[in-house]
Amino acid sequence: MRKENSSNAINGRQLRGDCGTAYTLSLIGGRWKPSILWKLLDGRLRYSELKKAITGVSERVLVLQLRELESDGLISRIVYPEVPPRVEYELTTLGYSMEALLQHISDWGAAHRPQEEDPLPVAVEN
Amino acid sequence: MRKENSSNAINGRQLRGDCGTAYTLSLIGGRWKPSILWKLLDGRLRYSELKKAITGVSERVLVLQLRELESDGLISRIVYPEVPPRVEYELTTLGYSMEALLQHISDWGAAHRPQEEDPLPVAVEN
DNA sequence: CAGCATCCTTCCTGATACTG
DNA sequence: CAGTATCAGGAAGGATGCTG
Repeated sequence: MRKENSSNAINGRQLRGDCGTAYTLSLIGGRWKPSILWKLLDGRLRYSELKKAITGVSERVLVLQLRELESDGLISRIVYPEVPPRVEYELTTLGYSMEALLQHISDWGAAHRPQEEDPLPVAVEN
Repeated sequence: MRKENSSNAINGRQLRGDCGTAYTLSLIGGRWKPSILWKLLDGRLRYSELKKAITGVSERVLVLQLRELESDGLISRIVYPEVPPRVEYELTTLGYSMEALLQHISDWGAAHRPQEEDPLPVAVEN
């Protein structure tokens, strides 16, 4: 039972309506969503492949985030009527339209995050 | 009392270490952070101005998010030793380096979010 | 295989009152 | 003015067992 008129929800909706930034972040804001999108950029994957590729995510959460991505129109869910069941996930056109944005976000992070220590084992003489 | 080795925290740290995407999102992921950064792009603002400019945020949360932005190096906090007190917040170089990224995120959202005429499902949850 | 259902924990956010 | 303290609620994420 969700409280649809909690201040929290109201604030959320308002922000999302306000600017595109909040809307975009609400789509990729889930903890695992970037990872999922990232994997799917290389092509469609089935559920078990995703689960294996994204280490640490529980089934419940993975399914939840997939469902959200689906209802937000970023991915599509393809069910094969077979036994045993087989489901594949694929980016939609909208999903692929995020590629440049994801790349941008990733690049910024890679460029600006504090690197604790260069993990490069190669001796860089300078 | 924080659980530093909960699965939750471990996953968070791991993701942040993994790719730049998660790191970037952890910086701007707070609900109000994009708004704060957005306002500060126009120049430094003092606390009360921010509070007024960002409607709906409570003092506690505003301060928390400001502190996080500060410790992440995106903004700097300038205290004037006066009576009455006076504090201003300003983007750092790192903060300003996000401008293009924020614009990109905002643009994507503005371009792709469902329009009013297409009434989006109003959180059907029963 | 691809998931649901259930229960639980943690984290995030907020309201309100008070202070240097 | 610019916060802090306290109390609270809800949302997100997680562990585990079970099913078509």
